[in-house]
Amino acid sequence: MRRTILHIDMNSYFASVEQMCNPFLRGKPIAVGGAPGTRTIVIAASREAKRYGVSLGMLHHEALACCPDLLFIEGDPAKYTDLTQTFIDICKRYTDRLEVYSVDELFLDLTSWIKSKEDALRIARYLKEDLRREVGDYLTCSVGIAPNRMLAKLGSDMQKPDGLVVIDDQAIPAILEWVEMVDMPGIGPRLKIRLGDLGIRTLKQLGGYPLASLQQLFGPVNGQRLSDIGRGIDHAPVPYVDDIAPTKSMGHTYTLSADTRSKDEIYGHLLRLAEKVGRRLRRDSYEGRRVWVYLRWDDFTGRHEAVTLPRYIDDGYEIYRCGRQIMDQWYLVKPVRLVGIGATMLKQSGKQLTVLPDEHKREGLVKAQDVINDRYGEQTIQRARTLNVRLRTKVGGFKTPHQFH
DNA sequence: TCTGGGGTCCTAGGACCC
DNA sequence: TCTGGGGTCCTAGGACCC
Repeated sequence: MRRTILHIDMNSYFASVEQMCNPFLRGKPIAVGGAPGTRTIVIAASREAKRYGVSLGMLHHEALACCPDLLFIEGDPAKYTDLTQTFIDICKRYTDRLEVYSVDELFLDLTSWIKSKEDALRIARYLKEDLRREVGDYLTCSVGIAPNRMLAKLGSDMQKPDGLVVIDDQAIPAILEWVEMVDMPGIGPRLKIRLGDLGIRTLKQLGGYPLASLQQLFGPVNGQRLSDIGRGIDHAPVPYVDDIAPTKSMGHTYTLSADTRSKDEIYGHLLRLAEKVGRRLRRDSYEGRRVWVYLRWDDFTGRHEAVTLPRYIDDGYEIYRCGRQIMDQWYLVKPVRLVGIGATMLKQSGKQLTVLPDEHKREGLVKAQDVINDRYGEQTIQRARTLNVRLRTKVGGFKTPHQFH
Protein backbone atom coordinates (compact mmCIF):
# COMPACT_ATOMS: atom_id res chain seq x y z
CA MET A 1 0.00 0.00 0.00
CA ARG A 2 1.37 3.34 -1.03
CA ARG A 3 1.59 5.64 1.97
CA THR A 4 1.62 9.40 2.30
CA ILE A 5 3.95 10.54 5.06
CA LEU A 6 4.54 14.15 6.08
CA HIS A 7 7.60 15.34 7.90
CA ILE A 8 7.46 18.74 9.54
CA ASP A 9 10.66 20.45 10.57
CA MET A 10 10.58 23.75 12.39
CA ASN A 11 13.14 26.16 10.94
CA SER A 12 15.88 27.34 13.33
CA TYR A 13 13.44 26.42 16.05
CA PHE A 14 14.95 27.56 19.36
CA ALA A 15 16.38 30.70 17.81
CA SER A 16 13.11 31.56 16.05
CA VAL A 17 11.15 31.11 19.27
CA GLU A 18 13.49 33.48 21.07
CA GLN A 19 13.09 36.02 18.30
CA MET A 20 9.35 35.60 18.30
CA CYS A 21 9.16 36.19 22.05
CA ASN A 22 11.52 39.13 22.04
CA PRO A 23 11.09 41.55 19.14
CA PHE A 24 14.45 43.10 19.95
CA LEU A 25 16.12 39.94 18.72
CA ARG A 26 14.32 39.86 15.40
CA GLY A 27 16.41 40.28 12.32
CA LYS A 28 19.55 39.87 14.39
CA PRO A 29 22.11 37.08 14.40
CA ILE A 30 21.54 35.13 17.58
CA ALA A 31 22.74 31.82 18.95
CA VAL A 32 21.00 29.77 21.61
CA GLY A 33 23.19 27.83 24.00
CA GLY A 34 23.75 26.86 27.60
CA ALA A 35 24.06 29.07 30.66
CA PRO A 36 26.79 31.69 30.76
CA GLY A 37 29.88 30.49 32.59
CA THR A 38 29.40 26.90 31.48
CA ARG A 39 31.32 25.27 28.68
CA THR A 40 28.72 25.46 26.02
CA ILE A 41 28.20 25.14 22.31
CA VAL A 42 25.73 26.64 19.86
CA ILE A 43 22.59 24.49 19.89
CA ALA A 44 20.56 26.73 17.58
CA ALA A 45 21.33 29.69 15.35
CA SER A 46 18.96 32.19 13.78
CA ARG A 47 18.88 32.39 10.01
CA GLU A 48 20.71 35.71 10.24
CA ALA A 49 23.48 34.01 12.20
CA LYS A 50 23.61 31.06 9.81
CA ARG A 51 24.21 33.53 7.00
CA TYR A 52 27.48 34.43 8.73
CA GLY A 53 28.43 30.77 8.90
CA VAL A 54 27.43 30.17 12.50
CA SER A 55 26.42 26.53 12.79
CA LEU A 56 25.29 24.00 15.33
CA GLY A 57 27.94 22.59 17.60
CA MET A 58 30.26 25.56 17.32
CA LEU A 59 32.12 26.80 20.34
CA HIS A 60 31.35 30.21 21.72
CA HIS A 61 34.53 31.77 20.36
CA GLU A 62 34.26 30.01 17.01
CA ALA A 63 30.79 31.42 16.54
CA LEU A 64 31.98 34.88 17.53
CA ALA A 65 34.79 34.61 15.02
CA CYS A 66 32.21 34.04 12.30
CA CYS A 67 29.99 36.83 13.49
CA PRO A 68 31.31 39.43 15.96
CA ASP A 69 27.82 40.86 16.55
CA LEU A 70 26.35 37.51 17.48
CA LEU A 71 24.01 37.63 20.47
CA PHE A 72 24.11 34.64 22.80
CA ILE A 73 20.84 33.62 24.41
CA GLU A 74 20.52 31.05 27.17
CA GLY A 75 18.12 28.36 26.06
CA ASP A 76 14.78 27.97 27.82
CA PRO A 77 13.62 24.40 27.16
CA ALA A 78 10.25 24.91 28.84
CA LYS A 79 9.42 27.63 26.37
CA TYR A 80 10.18 25.41 23.39
CA THR A 81 8.39 22.34 24.65
CA ASP A 82 5.32 24.40 25.47
CA LEU A 83 5.16 25.72 21.95
CA THR A 84 5.80 22.28 20.53
CA GLN A 85 2.67 21.12 22.30
CA THR A 86 0.73 23.73 20.35
CA PHE A 87 2.06 22.28 17.12
CA ILE A 88 1.17 18.79 18.20
CA ASP A 89 -2.38 19.84 19.01
CA ILE A 90 -2.78 21.41 15.59
CA CYS A 91 -1.38 18.38 13.79
CA LYS A 92 -3.65 16.05 15.73
CA ARG A 93 -6.59 17.57 13.89
CA TYR A 94 -5.26 16.07 10.68
CA THR A 95 -4.46 12.52 11.72
CA ASP A 96 -4.24 10.16 14.65
CA ARG A 97 -1.03 8.70 13.27
CA LEU A 98 1.55 11.16 14.45
CA GLU A 99 4.95 10.85 16.00
CA VAL A 100 6.71 13.59 17.91
CA TYR A 101 10.17 12.79 16.67
CA SER A 102 11.93 15.56 18.55
CA VAL A 103 11.12 18.94 20.00
CA ASP A 104 11.05 20.45 16.50
CA GLU A 105 10.09 17.55 14.24
CA LEU A 106 6.89 15.63 13.61
CA PHE A 107 5.92 12.73 11.36
CA LEU A 108 2.32 12.42 10.17
CA ASP A 109 0.76 9.55 8.25
CA LEU A 110 -2.00 10.94 6.04
CA THR A 111 -2.49 7.88 3.86
CA SER A 112 -6.16 7.46 4.76
CA TRP A 113 -7.10 10.97 3.70
CA ILE A 114 -5.24 11.32 0.49
CA LYS A 115 -5.87 10.13 -3.05
CA SER A 116 -3.49 12.22 -5.11
CA LYS A 117 -0.42 14.37 -4.98
CA GLU A 118 -2.70 17.41 -5.21
CA ASP A 119 -4.57 16.25 -2.10
CA ALA A 120 -1.31 15.97 -0.23
CA LEU A 121 -0.18 19.42 -1.25
CA ARG A 122 -3.54 20.91 -0.32
CA ILE A 123 -3.50 19.36 3.14
CA ALA A 124 0.10 20.40 3.71
CA ARG A 125 -0.82 23.98 2.83
CA TYR A 126 -3.82 23.92 5.20
CA LEU A 127 -1.58 22.61 7.93
CA LYS A 128 1.06 25.25 7.38
CA GLU A 129 -1.63 27.91 7.32
CA ASP A 130 -3.02 26.65 10.63
CA LEU A 131 0.42 26.78 12.18
CA ARG A 132 0.99 30.27 10.84
CA ARG A 133 -2.34 31.56 12.07
CA GLU A 134 -2.24 29.98 15.51
CA VAL A 135 1.43 30.22 16.35
CA GLY A 136 2.50 33.26 14.41
CA ASP A 137 4.19 33.97 11.14
CA TYR A 138 7.58 34.47 12.70
CA LEU A 139 7.97 30.73 13.05
CA THR A 140 8.11 28.79 9.83
CA CYS A 141 8.40 25.12 9.08
CA SER A 142 9.59 23.02 6.19
CA VAL A 143 7.39 20.13 5.10
CA GLY A 144 8.37 17.04 3.18
CA ILE A 145 5.81 14.68 1.66
CA ALA A 146 6.82 11.22 0.49
CA PRO A 147 5.83 7.55 0.49
CA ASN A 148 7.90 6.91 3.61
CA ARG A 149 9.49 8.59 6.60
CA MET A 150 13.02 8.64 5.32
CA LEU A 151 12.14 10.36 2.06
CA ALA A 152 9.73 12.73 3.80
CA LYS A 153 12.53 13.83 6.09
CA LEU A 154 14.79 14.26 3.13
CA GLY A 155 12.11 16.38 1.50
CA SER A 156 11.69 18.71 4.46
CA ASP A 157 15.44 19.21 4.42
CA MET A 158 15.54 20.22 0.76
CA GLN A 159 13.85 23.59 1.06
CA LYS A 160 14.45 25.95 3.95
CA PRO A 161 12.97 28.00 5.35
CA ASP A 162 9.24 27.62 4.91
CA GLY A 163 9.58 24.77 2.42
CA LEU A 164 7.09 22.37 0.90
CA VAL A 165 8.54 19.51 -1.12
CA VAL A 166 6.81 16.44 -2.53
CA ILE A 167 8.90 13.43 -3.38
CA ASP A 168 6.71 11.18 -5.50
CA ASP A 169 7.55 7.96 -7.28
CA GLN A 170 8.80 9.77 -10.37
CA ALA A 171 11.22 11.84 -8.30
CA ILE A 172 12.77 8.98 -6.37
CA PRO A 173 15.34 7.73 -8.93
CA ALA A 174 16.80 11.20 -9.32
CA ILE A 175 16.90 11.66 -5.55
CA LEU A 176 18.81 8.42 -5.10
CA GLU A 177 21.27 9.45 -7.74
CA TRP A 178 22.00 12.91 -6.40
CA VAL A 179 21.68 12.77 -2.68
CA GLU A 180 24.98 12.32 -0.91
CA MET A 181 25.45 10.14 2.12
CA VAL A 182 26.14 13.04 4.38
CA ASP A 183 22.57 14.24 4.05
CA MET A 184 20.98 10.93 4.99
CA PRO A 185 19.58 10.40 8.45
CA GLY A 186 20.93 7.09 9.68
CA ILE A 187 24.32 7.49 8.07
CA GLY A 188 26.60 9.33 10.44
CA PRO A 189 30.22 10.39 10.07
CA ARG A 190 31.68 6.95 10.87
CA LEU A 191 29.49 5.06 8.45
CA LYS A 192 30.08 7.68 5.82
CA ILE A 193 33.83 7.09 6.06
CA ARG A 194 33.50 3.32 5.97
CA LEU A 195 31.16 3.48 2.99
CA GLY A 196 33.49 5.92 1.28
CA ASP A 197 36.29 3.39 1.68
CA LEU A 198 34.09 0.94 -0.23
CA GLY A 199 33.72 3.50 -3.02
CA ILE A 200 30.12 4.26 -2.05
CA ARG A 201 29.25 7.94 -2.20
CA THR A 202 25.66 8.21 -3.36
CA LEU A 203 22.49 6.47 -2.27
CA LYS A 204 22.27 4.77 -5.63
CA GLN A 205 25.71 3.21 -5.18
CA LEU A 206 24.70 2.09 -1.71
CA GLY A 207 21.49 0.52 -3.00
CA GLY A 208 23.38 -1.25 -5.75
CA TYR A 209 25.91 -2.78 -3.39
CA PRO A 210 25.39 -6.49 -2.68
CA LEU A 211 23.21 -6.94 0.39
CA ALA A 212 25.23 -9.92 1.60
CA SER A 213 28.42 -7.85 1.61
CA LEU A 214 26.79 -5.01 3.52
CA GLN A 215 25.46 -7.47 6.08
CA GLN A 216 28.82 -9.12 6.46
CA LEU A 217 30.49 -5.77 7.02
CA PHE A 218 27.88 -4.05 9.19
CA GLY A 219 25.87 -6.89 10.71
CA PRO A 220 22.57 -8.40 9.59
CA VAL A 221 20.28 -5.61 10.75
CA ASN A 222 22.48 -2.66 9.89
CA GLY A 223 23.41 -4.16 6.52
CA GLN A 224 19.76 -4.52 5.61
CA ARG A 225 19.04 -1.02 6.85
CA LEU A 226 21.81 0.48 4.76
CA SER A 227 20.69 -1.39 1.66
CA ASP A 228 17.14 -0.14 2.23
CA ILE A 229 18.34 3.43 2.64
CA GLY A 230 20.20 3.15 -0.64
CA ARG A 231 17.05 2.07 -2.43
CA GLY A 232 14.77 4.63 -0.78
CA ILE A 233 12.95 1.92 1.15
CA ASP A 234 11.64 2.51 4.68
CA HIS A 235 8.80 0.43 6.05
CA ALA A 236 8.81 1.96 9.53
CA PRO A 237 5.25 2.98 10.42
CA VAL A 238 4.18 6.22 12.00
CA PRO A 239 2.70 5.10 15.31
CA TYR A 240 -0.67 6.15 16.60
CA VAL A 241 -0.51 9.30 18.62
CA ASP A 242 -1.45 7.66 21.92
CA ASP A 243 0.95 4.80 21.41
CA ILE A 244 3.88 6.13 23.40
CA ALA A 245 6.94 3.96 23.77
CA PRO A 246 7.96 3.65 27.43
CA THR A 247 11.21 5.30 28.44
CA LYS A 248 14.14 2.92 28.75
CA SER A 249 16.70 4.98 30.55
CA MET A 250 17.08 8.28 32.34
CA GLY A 251 20.31 9.99 33.11
CA HIS A 252 22.04 13.30 33.51
CA THR A 253 25.53 14.44 32.69
CA TYR A 254 27.30 17.67 33.47
CA THR A 255 30.42 19.17 32.00
CA LEU A 256 32.37 20.94 34.73
CA SER A 257 33.20 24.58 34.17
CA ALA A 258 36.84 23.54 34.68
CA ASP A 259 38.51 20.11 34.74
CA THR A 260 39.15 18.69 38.19
CA ARG A 261 40.99 15.92 40.00
CA SER A 262 38.98 16.34 43.19
CA LYS A 263 36.76 13.40 44.08
CA ASP A 264 34.88 15.61 46.52
CA GLU A 265 33.94 17.94 43.75
CA ILE A 266 32.93 15.05 41.52
CA TYR A 267 30.80 13.50 44.23
CA GLY A 268 29.08 16.81 44.79
CA HIS A 269 27.97 16.86 41.18
CA LEU A 270 27.16 13.17 41.27
CA LEU A 271 24.73 13.69 44.13
CA ARG A 272 23.09 16.64 42.45
CA LEU A 273 22.69 14.74 39.20
CA ALA A 274 21.43 11.61 40.95
CA GLU A 275 18.75 13.60 42.77
CA LYS A 276 17.73 15.01 39.43
CA VAL A 277 17.41 11.52 37.99
CA GLY A 278 15.38 10.42 41.01
CA ARG A 279 12.98 13.34 40.66
CA ARG A 280 12.37 12.55 37.03
CA LEU A 281 11.83 8.86 37.74
CA ARG A 282 9.22 9.67 40.36
CA ARG A 283 7.60 12.41 38.34
CA ASP A 284 7.05 10.04 35.44
CA SER A 285 6.32 7.04 37.70
CA TYR A 286 9.33 4.95 36.80
CA GLU A 287 11.72 2.85 38.82
CA GLY A 288 15.11 1.57 37.74
CA ARG A 289 17.07 -1.55 38.61
CA ARG A 290 20.42 -0.62 37.15
CA VAL A 291 22.59 2.40 37.88
CA TRP A 292 25.41 3.60 35.66
CA VAL A 293 28.09 6.20 36.18
CA TYR A 294 30.40 7.85 33.73
CA LEU A 295 33.45 10.07 33.89
CA ARG A 296 34.94 11.76 30.87
CA TRP A 297 38.60 12.67 31.13
CA ASP A 298 40.14 15.81 29.73
CA ASP A 299 41.29 13.91 26.63
CA PHE A 300 37.68 12.96 25.86
CA THR A 301 38.10 9.29 26.57
CA GLY A 302 36.03 8.06 29.47
CA ARG A 303 35.12 5.33 31.89
CA HIS A 304 31.72 3.80 32.25
CA GLU A 305 30.42 1.20 34.68
CA ALA A 306 27.06 -0.03 35.85
CA VAL A 307 25.58 -2.16 38.60
CA THR A 308 22.36 -4.15 38.67
CA LEU A 309 20.38 -4.09 41.89
CA PRO A 310 18.20 -6.75 43.47
CA ARG A 311 15.23 -4.36 43.43
CA TYR A 312 13.84 -1.30 41.70
CA ILE A 313 14.59 2.16 43.08
CA ASP A 314 13.56 5.74 42.35
CA ASP A 315 15.29 7.62 45.15
CA GLY A 316 18.04 10.03 44.17
CA TYR A 317 20.18 9.40 47.20
CA GLU A 318 20.06 5.66 46.67
CA ILE A 319 21.06 6.18 43.07
CA TYR A 320 23.91 8.34 44.28
CA ARG A 321 25.05 5.68 46.75
CA CYS A 322 25.17 3.04 44.01
CA GLY A 323 27.10 5.34 41.72
CA ARG A 324 29.47 6.32 44.45
CA GLN A 325 30.11 2.70 45.36
CA ILE A 326 31.34 2.17 41.82
CA MET A 327 33.39 5.33 41.69
CA ASP A 328 35.01 4.76 45.05
CA GLN A 329 36.96 1.99 43.30
CA TRP A 330 38.19 4.29 40.59
CA TYR A 331 41.46 6.08 40.50
CA LEU A 332 41.38 9.45 38.79
CA VAL A 333 44.04 8.85 36.19
CA LYS A 334 43.44 12.14 34.42
CA PRO A 335 41.59 15.38 35.06
CA VAL A 336 37.83 14.94 34.81
CA ARG A 337 35.70 17.15 32.55
CA LEU A 338 32.29 15.45 32.71
CA VAL A 339 30.32 13.55 35.32
CA GLY A 340 27.24 11.46 34.57
CA ILE A 341 24.85 9.14 36.34
CA GLY A 342 21.61 7.46 35.38
CA ALA A 343 19.22 4.58 35.73
CA THR A 344 18.28 1.89 33.23
CA MET A 345 16.19 -1.27 33.28
CA LEU A 346 13.22 0.90 33.98
CA LYS A 347 9.67 -0.16 34.65
CA GLN A 348 6.55 1.84 35.23
CA SER A 349 5.97 1.85 38.95
CA GLY A 350 2.28 2.60 39.36
CA LYS A 351 3.27 3.36 42.86
CA GLN A 352 1.02 3.34 45.92
CA LEU A 353 1.88 4.78 49.29
CA THR A 354 3.48 2.10 51.40
CA VAL A 355 2.08 1.11 54.78
CA LEU A 356 5.25 0.95 56.82
CA PRO A 357 5.59 4.15 58.87
CA ASP A 358 9.26 4.73 58.09
CA GLU A 359 8.76 4.17 54.41
CA HIS A 360 5.74 6.39 54.54
CA LYS A 361 7.71 9.21 56.04
CA ARG A 362 10.40 8.83 53.43
CA GLU A 363 7.88 8.89 50.61
CA GLY A 364 6.24 11.99 52.00
CA LEU A 365 9.58 13.73 52.07
CA VAL A 366 10.33 12.65 48.56
CA LYS A 367 7.02 13.96 47.31
CA ALA A 368 7.54 17.35 48.93
CA GLN A 369 10.92 17.62 47.30
CA ASP A 370 9.41 16.84 43.94
CA VAL A 371 6.92 19.65 44.23
CA ILE A 372 9.53 22.16 45.25
CA ASN A 373 12.00 21.14 42.63
CA ASP A 374 9.48 21.00 39.87
CA ARG A 375 8.52 24.56 40.62
CA TYR A 376 11.90 26.12 41.22
CA GLY A 377 14.14 23.40 39.96
CA GLU A 378 16.48 23.16 37.11
CA GLN A 379 15.55 23.22 33.49
CA THR A 380 15.35 19.69 32.34
CA ILE A 381 15.13 19.22 28.63
CA GLN A 382 12.30 16.79 28.29
CA ARG A 383 12.29 14.14 25.72
CA ALA A 384 9.92 15.51 23.16
CA ARG A 385 8.58 11.98 22.84
CA THR A 386 6.96 12.35 26.25
CA LEU A 387 5.37 15.65 25.38
CA ASN A 388 2.02 14.35 24.38
CA VAL A 389 1.78 12.48 27.64
CA ARG A 390 2.11 15.57 29.70
CA LEU A 391 3.63 18.96 29.55
CA ARG A 392 4.40 20.07 33.01
CA THR A 393 6.36 23.18 32.54
CA LYS A 394 4.67 26.51 32.64
CA VAL A 395 6.09 29.31 30.64
CA GLY A 396 6.58 32.55 32.46
CA GLY A 397 6.56 35.71 30.43
CA PHE A 398 5.84 33.92 27.23
CA LYS A 399 3.82 36.05 24.89
CA THR A 400 1.59 34.52 22.35
CA PRO A 401 2.17 35.90 18.88
CA HIS A 402 -1.05 37.85 18.55
CA GLN A 403 0.01 40.04 21.46
CA PHE A 404 2.55 41.54 19.15
CA HIS A 405 0.09 42.44 16.43
C1' DT B 1 40.27 29.88 26.48
C1' DC B 2 39.02 22.95 21.81
C1' DT B 3 34.46 19.65 21.47
C1' DG B 4 26.55 20.00 25.52
C1' DG B 5 23.06 17.00 26.97
C1' DG B 6 19.28 13.97 26.20
C1' DG B 7 18.39 9.53 24.35
C1' DT B 8 17.87 4.69 21.18
C1' DC B 9 19.39 0.64 18.82
C1' DC B 10 22.74 -2.92 17.29
C1' DT B 11 26.65 -6.06 17.93
C1' DA B 12 29.47 -9.35 19.99
C1' DG B 13 31.01 -12.07 23.62
C1' DG B 14 30.23 -14.65 27.78
C1' DA B 15 27.32 -17.11 31.21
C1' DC B 16 24.00 -20.32 31.84
C1' DC B 17 20.47 -23.78 31.02
C1' DC B 18 18.53 -27.67 28.66
C1' DT C 1 32.82 -39.32 31.06
C1' DC C 2 33.05 -36.54 27.07
C1' DT C 3 31.05 -33.69 23.59
C1' DG C 4 27.91 -30.70 21.01
C1' DG C 5 24.31 -27.52 19.98
C1' DG C 6 20.62 -24.13 20.68
C1' DG C 7 18.38 -20.55 23.07
C1' DT C 8 18.22 -16.73 26.27
C1' DC C 9 19.88 -13.28 29.13
C1' DC C 10 23.24 -9.97 30.45
C1' DT C 11 26.74 -6.55 29.57
C1' DA C 12 30.13 -3.32 27.40
C1' DG C 13 30.87 -0.60 23.67
C1' DG C 14 29.97 1.70 19.38
C1' DA C 15 27.17 4.40 16.21
C1' DC C 16 23.53 7.24 15.47
C1' DC C 17 19.75 10.78 16.30
C1' DC C 18 18.04 15.66 17.73
